[in-house]
Amino acid sequence: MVTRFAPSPTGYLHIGGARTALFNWLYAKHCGGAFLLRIEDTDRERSTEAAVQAIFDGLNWLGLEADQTPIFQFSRVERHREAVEELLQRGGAYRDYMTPEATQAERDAAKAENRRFLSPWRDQAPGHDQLTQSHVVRFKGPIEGETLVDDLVQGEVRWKNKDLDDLVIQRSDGTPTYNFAVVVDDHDMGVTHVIRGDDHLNNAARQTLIYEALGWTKPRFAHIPLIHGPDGAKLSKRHGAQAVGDYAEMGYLPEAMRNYLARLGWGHGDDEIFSDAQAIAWFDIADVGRAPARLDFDKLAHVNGHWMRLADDGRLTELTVQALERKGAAGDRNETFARLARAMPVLKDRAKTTLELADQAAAFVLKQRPVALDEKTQKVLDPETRARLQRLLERLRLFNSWDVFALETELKAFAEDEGVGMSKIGPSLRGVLTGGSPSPDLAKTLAALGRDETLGRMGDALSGALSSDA
RNA sequence: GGUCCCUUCGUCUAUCGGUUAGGACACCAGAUUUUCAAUCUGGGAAGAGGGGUUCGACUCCCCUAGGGACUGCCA
Repeated sequence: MVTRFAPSPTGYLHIGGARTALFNWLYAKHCGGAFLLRIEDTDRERSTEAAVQAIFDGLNWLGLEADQTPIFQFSRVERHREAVEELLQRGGAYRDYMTPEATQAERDAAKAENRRFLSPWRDQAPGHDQLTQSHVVRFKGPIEGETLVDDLVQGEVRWKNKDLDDLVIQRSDGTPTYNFAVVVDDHDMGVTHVIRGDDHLNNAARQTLIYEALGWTKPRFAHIPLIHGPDGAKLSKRHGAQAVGDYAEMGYLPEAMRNYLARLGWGHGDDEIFSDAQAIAWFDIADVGRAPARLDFDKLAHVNGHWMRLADDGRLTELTVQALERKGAAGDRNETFARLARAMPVLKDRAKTTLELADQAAAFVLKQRPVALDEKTQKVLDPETRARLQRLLERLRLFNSWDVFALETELKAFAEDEGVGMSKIGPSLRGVLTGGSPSPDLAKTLAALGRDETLGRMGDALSGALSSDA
């Protein structure tokens, strides 16, 4: 059992392509088969080295590793020519000497008359003077009967053969076209299941005919619906993120991406959050839906939040530092890393992306002393409150168990000793610690900042050395 | 124009002829509360329309409407 992902390197790895790759990967793993990667670079004009790299990078980030060395389609042109020759000999193809202009004219005429495009060379041997002329090779498709594709997702789909034109399989420059190269490569690579976007459903009919003409065993086809943008329209630039690399930068985790993408067009009962192992155990291509799905960033964020809470703190810290660096807000890397690492256990529960983590961190953890206090905080710091915070500061200076639970108990004890509720302490304490920004529960905020920073920030505010928003 | 595909809450989906049509995200309300979140509880929310088939259709068939893909010497 062999599946493959076969993108053309003409741009970044599209989110739709990523899901196609994921489905191929999942199904191969599910069946204990192999997942292969083939770069379809026969269009020399549009294929680029950068795009090839972008595809590799995207797949690596998503964790969808191919089980064999990737194959570059262009490196196989000799084999493709050989196959064209074989088909020619079998009488399943013919050389077409029509000029591009004449071809276009015939195509237009056929379209206008609502009939099949036919080249006069289909049933005509070339004269001696033509043999050296530039020409293409066309597939000689049947005119009668129908072609059936028994698709794993779409079911049985039929075409009347008269509606299927004789497609070019080899260009005048000797290179193979997509529909032919795909058949040859899938056959040679032993691909048993072709899982791809349903924009290829029509091609499946043409490819089926080629398999039959060559006498080769056909793979099973599975055409999965395309992914649409949040507005239901085709995915486009205006939706912002299209490349999987964009999702990495937006702060999503690859495991969350796999989880979310798997749920787009596929489901397993009421299961929403599941591991790779579960996805592999449950995934069946036959359970994939036939309607296109829209991207829902809220749900992606929710799934991502779940996986973030399970993620390793060190890893999240590194990702957050990277996000800060992209914003140019990282400061000294070592110090930033150390501060974030201490705060991470507290921060990770509150964020849905590492980008949010970075924002929260910048909002209070990473602020430099002395922290500027906002108007609201300054207002709340009347003499009585200052005196109380001063007493708290004295008390915390003598307090050594700097963990969330102990701090919480200590704060409550302090409030009790003062004979006031937490509402008399909370706003001002938070204010001097964060400058007024929202932050986690007080004990957590103290723990996240650490002892020295907490005492330092309190001292700064109470010394009265600063009072403006500088 | 032609060929082909699609259509359950706002969104992702479950249902594979008999259910009060289930879950999740989002939304609303309540609980909690020192801020903002998170969390917990509850709530509103769906079978595109019309014909059939059947004792019985979201489920099967047909038509209509609305989306989409393809229609290249691109993939």
